Amino acid sequence: MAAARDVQQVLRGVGLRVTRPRVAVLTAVYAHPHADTDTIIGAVREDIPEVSHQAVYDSLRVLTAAGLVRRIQPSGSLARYEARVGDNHHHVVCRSCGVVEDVDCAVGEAPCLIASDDRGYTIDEAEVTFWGLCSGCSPLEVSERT
Amino acid sequence: MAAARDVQQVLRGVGLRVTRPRVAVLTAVYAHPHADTDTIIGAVREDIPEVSHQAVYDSLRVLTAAGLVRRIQPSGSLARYEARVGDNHHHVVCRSCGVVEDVDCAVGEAPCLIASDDRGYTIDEAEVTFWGLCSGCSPLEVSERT
DNA sequence: ACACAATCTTGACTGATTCAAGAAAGCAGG
DNA sequence: CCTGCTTTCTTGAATCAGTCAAGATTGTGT
Repeated sequence: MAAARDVQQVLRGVGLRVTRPRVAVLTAVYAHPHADTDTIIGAVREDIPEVSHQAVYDSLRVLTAAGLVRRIQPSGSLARYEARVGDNHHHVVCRSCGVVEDVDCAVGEAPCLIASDDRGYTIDEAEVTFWGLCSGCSPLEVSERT
Repeated sequence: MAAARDVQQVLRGVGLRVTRPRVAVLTAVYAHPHADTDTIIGAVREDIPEVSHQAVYDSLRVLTAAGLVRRIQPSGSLARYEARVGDNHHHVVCRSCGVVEDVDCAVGEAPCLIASDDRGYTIDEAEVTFWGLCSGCSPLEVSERT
């Protein structure tokens, strides 16, 4: 947790100014993978109680643009952020409780970046989301909600 | 385009009442794959000028629940709907113009339903989105926006 | 054709995210 | 270390897709 220094290095490394909100936001994203914006705002406010939500939104946008965090937004959910970038992993989302977890690429390393027919697109990312029920929400037997 | 009859059959087939809005909405989704809700409302109003947006939202929800249409929502975009369901195809989204197109599953038939480690989840769907630039937006050379 | 239940209309509301203007803070040069 | 310019943050309002609710209308089985 002596990461404050590291976080500053990381920010400078991508050419961003080091500000208290940015450090706190990036730290919060590291500490709370898959957290939605509200959770991140809450976490940041434990460090800097009077940050504006605007500063958090702005920091998240900047960090996303810089490639330090990734924004994921499963259908019907709020935007969530994670700091694990560049390793092409994917997500499982529980339809019931909304929890998001990481899963490694099913196919291996890069193959899932390739569509069978790219239709002339220059593809730079493949985003895979598995939908289902987590072990906690999954009933022992498949039953409708009665 | 003599599909009005067929659409009615389809609706009845899944146990839904046949209403003008539903027929129009389903027809619109067939006619405009990947259209957002506003576009669908517009298309429906060519048939029934005075439909409420509420009826369209409601129809879309019901049709989605019945499995007749699929809702897709790429990060940062509005909800879009398509009528091609059950064949496990995926999408390419252009980061520049936002266009969505279908691509067949890169891996084959069902394999992409399987994560390398399912973490105890009961997975029922795998959603794959390829991000990139379409041929129209793709510059001949990779250049930053100056 | 009737009656019940589902569906649609109207209109207000929510809540995440964005916009805008001015104040404050970070960074580079002296 | 201090100055000045630029970026970033604060405050407060606005936007906009989507939802909620109450009452009117329509679809379906009998």
